[in-house]
Amino acid sequence: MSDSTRDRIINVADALFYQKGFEHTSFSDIANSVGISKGNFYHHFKTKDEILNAVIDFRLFRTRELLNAWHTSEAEPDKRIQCFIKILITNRAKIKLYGCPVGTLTTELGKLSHPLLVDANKIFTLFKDWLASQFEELGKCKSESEALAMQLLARSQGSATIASAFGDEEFLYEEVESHVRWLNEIK
Amino acid sequence: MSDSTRDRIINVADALFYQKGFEHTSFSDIANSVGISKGNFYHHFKTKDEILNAVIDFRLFRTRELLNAWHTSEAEPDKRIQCFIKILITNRAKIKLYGCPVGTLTTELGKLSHPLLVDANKIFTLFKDWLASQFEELGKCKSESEALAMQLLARSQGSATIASAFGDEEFLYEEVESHVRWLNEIK
DNA sequence: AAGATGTTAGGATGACCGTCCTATTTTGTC
DNA sequence: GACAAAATAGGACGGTCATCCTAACATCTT
Repeated sequence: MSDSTRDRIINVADALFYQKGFEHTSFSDIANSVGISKGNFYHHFKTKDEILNAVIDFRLFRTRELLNAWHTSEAEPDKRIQCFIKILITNRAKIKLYGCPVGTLTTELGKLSHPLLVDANKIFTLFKDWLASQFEELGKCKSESEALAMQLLARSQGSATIASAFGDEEFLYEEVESHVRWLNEIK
Repeated sequence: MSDSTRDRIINVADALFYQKGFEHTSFSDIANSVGISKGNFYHHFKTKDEILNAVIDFRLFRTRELLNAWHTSEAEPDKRIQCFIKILITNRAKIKLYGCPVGTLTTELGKLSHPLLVDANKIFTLFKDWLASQFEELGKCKSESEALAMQLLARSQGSATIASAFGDEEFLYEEVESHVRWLNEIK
């Protein structure tokens, strides 16, 4: 991502939406954090939904890149699934503070009945479909692969929520161990 | 709970905080929904934090009642744990729409850096300690019981979040089945 | 019945927010 | 270098919100 003003806005908004939530983040918050005026901000994004839309697109892009990276760095599907499981550890510090960026955004947009909820959910679907395809490569049938992908998504979500609620980073390590054991049992 | 104005306010606020989130619910929202004036509302609760505090206390009270009910209706600790597991089914319709009331509130208050986050987390602790004591009755040592309680909390949280994100009520049934199987394996 | 206390209504206030507008500066093009 | 286009600044606007105030009404006590 370049350092154009537009991209800097998206980067800052991405972080603030994660840390403070979408509704609790104001235009001024973002503009101040980027170091630009409100007028300049408005030149790039006319409405709050526009910036939210850009952030979601950015997250979708980053997620695809992440999945591609795992796909090329790991040859075996179970190793790839382990990459997913271990993001809880990679991002443990932020998860402890702010929970899972995907889960917390979709939950908030759901309560706001926000029209862009549909798009935010695409990030979940991206992970789900990718996980399902890995389980298929492991030899599972299509329907079971779907179910296993949903299960693993749910487990990761729960680990993040509870680690955040109890401010317990260590819990994430225990959960990752448990998820890896689960993976080894079913494969 | 009686039908005094104060109690009616708490009931409505409880529901609205769950459905729309704390920040997205205004004084007017609550007053209108109860059918009283803003001035009347103010007579009972001076600040938004005061009503949030009352709602949290109410939820703590209701949670204690729920746990006591399970304690008296079920003689065996594993049956009691099953009661906890099955709230996902009991509340499936609302969970699909709004997620878990405990998890979504603590997540939101966390992002707001709200001083009452500490109190909201007590609801989680209530469930955790109660679950841990049930696992102890099952014969587990104290530290393992704590760990199992956290695991089960996390699993339930994850199931609720994913069911809500995908609008998938059926998923809750599959998850409850899976959690019950897990319980039977470890006991 | 009368005064005191609790309850309700409805509007005022000041702050903040999303949005919009205008003027100025910078950048790019020929 | 001149001109168009893009970028930036800063403030205006209408709305909503939490909070507060005052007055009217109801209930209770004696």
